[in-house]
This record gives sequence, C-alpha cells and structure tokens, in this order.
Amino acid sequence: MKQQNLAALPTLAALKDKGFRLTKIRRLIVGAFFSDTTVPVSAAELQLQLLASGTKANKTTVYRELEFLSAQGVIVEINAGDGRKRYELKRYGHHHHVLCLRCNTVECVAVENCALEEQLSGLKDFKVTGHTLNFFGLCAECR
Amino acid sequence: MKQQNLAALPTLAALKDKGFRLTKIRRLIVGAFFSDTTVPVSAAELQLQLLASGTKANKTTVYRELEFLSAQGVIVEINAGDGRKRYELKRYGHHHHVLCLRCNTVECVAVENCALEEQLSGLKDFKVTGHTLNFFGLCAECR
DNA sequence: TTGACAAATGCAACCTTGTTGCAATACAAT
DNA sequence: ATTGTATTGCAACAAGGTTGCATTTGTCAA
Ligand SMILES: [Mn+2]
Ligand SMILES: [Mn+2]
Ligand SMILES: [Zn+2]
Ligand SMILES: [Zn+2]
Repeated sequence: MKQQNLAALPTLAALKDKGFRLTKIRRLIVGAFFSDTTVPVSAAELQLQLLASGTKANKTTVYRELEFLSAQGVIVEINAGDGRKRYELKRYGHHHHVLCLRCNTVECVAVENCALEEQLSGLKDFKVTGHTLNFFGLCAECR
Repeated sequence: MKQQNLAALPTLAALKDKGFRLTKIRRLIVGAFFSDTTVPVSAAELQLQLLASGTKANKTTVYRELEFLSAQGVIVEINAGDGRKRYELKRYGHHHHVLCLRCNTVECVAVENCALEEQLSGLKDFKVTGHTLNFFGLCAECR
C-alpha cells in the first residue's frame, strides 16, 4: 500500500530522465495532481493536503515545486480571478472554468471546439497566444 | 481652462444629489475616467496620474475612491489575470479584454452579442451570473 | 558502501497589492 | 461663520507570493 497514484509514475520517470530528483515532496505533489480530485488546487491547499497526509512542506518549497512542474509542462496555472493561483494537470485539453463567488470553488468546464480566438476581430497588431474564459456565480451548495 | 472633462459633470452632479461630496480628488478621478484614454487603469497608475497633474493622493484614498465609484456604478473592476485590478467607466457595454504579457497593457475588445453564458452546458446546479474572457499575447509594440 | 556534487529544502526576510482603525481635515448646508 | 459628517492621511496590518543563503538530501560513480 505504499505506492498509490500509479498514473503519476511515467511523469516522475520522465522528470528523472531529465536529471531532476524524485524527492519525497515531489512524488507526493505529482501524486496529488494525479489523484481522484480533478479540482484545481492552490498552493496553500496543496500544502494542507500534504500536511494531512503526514508530510510537512515549507511554503516556499510548495511554491517552487508548482513553478517547477509548470515549467516542465506537468501542470498548468489557472487564474480564476480571485487573488490566488490554482494548478491542475496539463493533460486535460483546453477548457474553461467556473468560480463560485461565495466559497471560491473552481470547477472545470469542458468545451468541444473552442474558436474564441478566431472570432476575435479588431486587433490589428496584437498577436493573441491564448485566452481564459471564467464564468462566475453560485455553486450548488451556495445558491 | 479650469474645468475640463465636461462629460464627467453629470456623473458628479448625480453623486452630489445622493449626498456625497465633490472633493478635489473625486473630481480628478472621475475626470480621469472620462478623459481621452479609454484604457483600463490600476490604482497605482491612477495615483501616478493624479501626481503628474499636481495632486498628491494617499494610496488608501485611491483604493477607497475606486471602491466607492464601483459601488456607485460609475466604474467597473476588471481582472486581467495579472496580479492587479483595473477599472474603467461602466458606460461601455459588455466586452472582453486583451492583455499584453510583456508590458501588461490591457485593451478592450468589443463584442457584438455575447452568448457565452447561454452556450454553457453541463453545470446542473450552478447559477452563472457573469463571465470574463481575457485574451493574452503581445501588443504591437512588444511583439 | 561510501563520498561527492548538485538539486532541493527550510528559514527569515522581503515584496506587492490591497485593507483597516482612527484621528485630522474639508465639504456643504445652514 | 458654524457645524455635522463625509472624506482623507497615516500607520499598521494581511494575504499571496518571492528571494538569498545556509543546510539537507537524492543520485551516481568509485
Ligand atoms: Mn481546469
Ligand atoms: Mn474594458
Ligand atoms: Zn460555492
Ligand atoms: Zn505590450
């Protein structure tokens, strides 16, 4: 019962191949992103999850690991508009997000084929490289 | 040549009718929002504009005035995803924004009839009350 | 196994954006 | 001019995040 989150293993192996180390915290964080919850998670939430599972990680370490995993393309940063960044596995394709204004929960919203950037007009000299579409309102529990 | 930004006057008169005072800083800030630049502005930028035009306003005052004008429906808050809020006159209808990732300039993007919220599906118990669509990339000067 | 070296970590101090309590000031009605 | 209160300034605070640097730990080669 030691090694859960089997899906995380290829990712960890790839990181090791690139010369990075597989530390306890790194394994746990990657494992957390691969675990059941598909909800985007913030640095503080992640730190708490680690603590709950018995590992005390410094705030700086968590931030640095999130930055690292983003740079390595393992996770992506999500800015839902409230004051904190969240992260989720990059494997999910392009999609949008919904934020509850009361409990600040973020949900992912699938999107078939998003053509928002093509529909954009009136920007003569602006090179668009991406977009974020955030809906907000009240979730089931909060409405 | 004392009173510029004539378009700001009805707004100021309406505020006065509601019992609020027309202080120097309030006049200047409302005037700034009505002046030529239609680019969304942050608290710090606004404070600098005031300073450049000869009026020193405290940081707290600027934040409180932006909050006040938002509450009064004169301006709206914009969250472009970088770490700072911006504000613009509420008179422009619903539209979206473009953020330059290098110089952090924000531009407004008109939108004919935005049906993004109607097209949203798969959220059984979530009551959507609004959305923000931010494009990002490189502006003319930065690309 | 054991060293050695670099990657990763912890800590404290710092930064930015924004907020709060409270005393002092300045509108505007009288 | 006087007065009541909206507004302001100041200092202190708070959340989220970053940085420098000394210490620890993962990895690999001997
Ligand atoms: Mn998502
Ligand atoms: Mn705008
Ligand atoms: Zn909620
Ligand atoms: Zn730019």
